[in-house]
Amino acid sequence: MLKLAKSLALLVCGRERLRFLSTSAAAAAAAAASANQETALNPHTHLQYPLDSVHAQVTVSGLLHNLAVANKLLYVYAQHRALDDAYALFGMMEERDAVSWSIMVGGFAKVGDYVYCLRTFRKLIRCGVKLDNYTLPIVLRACRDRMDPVMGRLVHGVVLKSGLCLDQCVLAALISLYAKCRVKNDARILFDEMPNRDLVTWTVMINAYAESGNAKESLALFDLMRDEGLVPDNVAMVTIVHACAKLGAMHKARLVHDYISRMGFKLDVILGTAMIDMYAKCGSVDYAREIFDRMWERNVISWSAMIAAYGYHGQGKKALDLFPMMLGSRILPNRITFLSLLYACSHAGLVDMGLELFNMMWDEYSVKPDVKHYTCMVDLLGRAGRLDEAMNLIENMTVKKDEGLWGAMLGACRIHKNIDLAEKIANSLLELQSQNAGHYVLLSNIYAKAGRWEDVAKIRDLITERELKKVPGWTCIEVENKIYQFGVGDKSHHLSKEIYRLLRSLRRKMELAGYVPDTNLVLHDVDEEVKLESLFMHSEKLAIVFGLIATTEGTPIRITKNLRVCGDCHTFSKFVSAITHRVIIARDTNRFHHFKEGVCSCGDYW
DNA sequence: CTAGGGTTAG
Repeated sequence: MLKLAKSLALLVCGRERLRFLSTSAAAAAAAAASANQETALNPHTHLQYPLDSVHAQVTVSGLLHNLAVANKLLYVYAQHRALDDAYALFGMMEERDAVSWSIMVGGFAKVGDYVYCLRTFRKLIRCGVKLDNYTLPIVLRACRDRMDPVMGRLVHGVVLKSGLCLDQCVLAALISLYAKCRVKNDARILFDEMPNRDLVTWTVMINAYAESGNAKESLALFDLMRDEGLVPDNVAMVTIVHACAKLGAMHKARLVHDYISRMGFKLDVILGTAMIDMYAKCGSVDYAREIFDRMWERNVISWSAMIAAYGYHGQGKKALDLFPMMLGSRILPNRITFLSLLYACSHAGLVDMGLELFNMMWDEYSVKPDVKHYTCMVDLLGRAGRLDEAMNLIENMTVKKDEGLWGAMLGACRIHKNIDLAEKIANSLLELQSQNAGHYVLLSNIYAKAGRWEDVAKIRDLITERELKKVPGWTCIEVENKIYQFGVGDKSHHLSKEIYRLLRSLRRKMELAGYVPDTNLVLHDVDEEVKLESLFMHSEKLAIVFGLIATTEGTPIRITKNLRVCGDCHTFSKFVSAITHRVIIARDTNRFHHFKEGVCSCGDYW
């Protein structure tokens, strides 16, 4: 290496030698950089000896006058995140072309310095450099990662005015930007107008649908893409696997897995991790674990995904067992790993283990707990009835408190019927201008129980004043490869009559067995009779009963998604599984419940 | 010489 650098300096800048030099200088620089990766990969250290020496030699021999050499060196600095050095070099260059600018813009984007990335782009325009299809994708991506559709649109406008003929890369970047920033229509219009869409463009669009909650459409688009003769690659498969995870449809998951095996896709870290997540979210931790065991390379994300999977399936012990194994394979935990571990503790009721981990994360792994970690702890302590400790934690924390944190505390108060504390908490929530109508309903019920009718009225006024609407709950269920969605009081299903008939008879049986309905979360401004009726129209109950009707004995009833789960439905599920001997696998927003013969594997822990 | 799509948590 040193030899090469020395020989560079010895060479005189003969015109005929320049071409040779530009490539060998580049090669030398690249070799130097890779020889010194430890330093090079740290964005905040300057590149030390080898690369600097190349730079010095190149400067001495006057080679920086050659644009191609300078650009190449610039690129090597940028690639290795040595932006200070790159910037210095950029400033020293006598001549800069579109490539030089592009490298700088890309360099800033690479280290995540979007402010400088965009600033450099603006300067580029002001300097009259002609826009090209290389710089634009970088800038658009920066806008996307900053979730800045306004800037993105601005850039889009500039591009249109420049009259540049956009290629696949720019269009894909634009679509990705609009899709991620929830301007989905614009994304779709661009997509539809594209003359020949390649794999990347399709992948972006498929991902856009999955991300915006329309996983069904995303899978349909995948089939359409294959109809057009495009062959998916690993990245495309990851998005499809991700879509299946979002959908929670086990049947689809199996099909996709089958396709992956048949086509011989390599189970790389990302695809493997996505598959772990997919199986876990489709209700089978065991399949998830199978994938996990088969992967030959695992990163923090893979481990965290597996830990989280055990966590929301209520198998806290198995989740915790993975932690030492992970450390054993020399993978360091991050904040999400700890979040998953704490969730696992919370879902399984492992209070002391949770406390231990919580203390450990900062002391031993320098991972600073944020609100989410605190929320987990509050949930964990709160459910266990240790309200004082939970409150203590809240009062002594230094990070900013948010709605979710108070919500967890309020939930704990509700479980343990601590009305005084609940009122205090609820007021903190109201001060935060909470948009969650559930909190208001809860507070109103607390007042109603205490007979404080004036306060009940006040809360109701507040709900109208702040224009809060209770988001209607809905539930998805998978039956024979199809996903059905039910809303509250849904009567649109063709088996509706039967569903309601069976529901009525189940309710009678439950009441005979001594069931007392839990109307706690229904607003107290309607009379008792109406409240009961509305309770028996909850989407979860409709979905489960539909599952009973539409599937055969032996197949599990799969609730793939459930928004705004209520405790009474939990009781209902247990009852149904007890008298029908059917397994109900239910997924609410962040946990699974396997009801078997009336027992719930997540414990009766909520 | 420089460019677009992918995994955990919320």
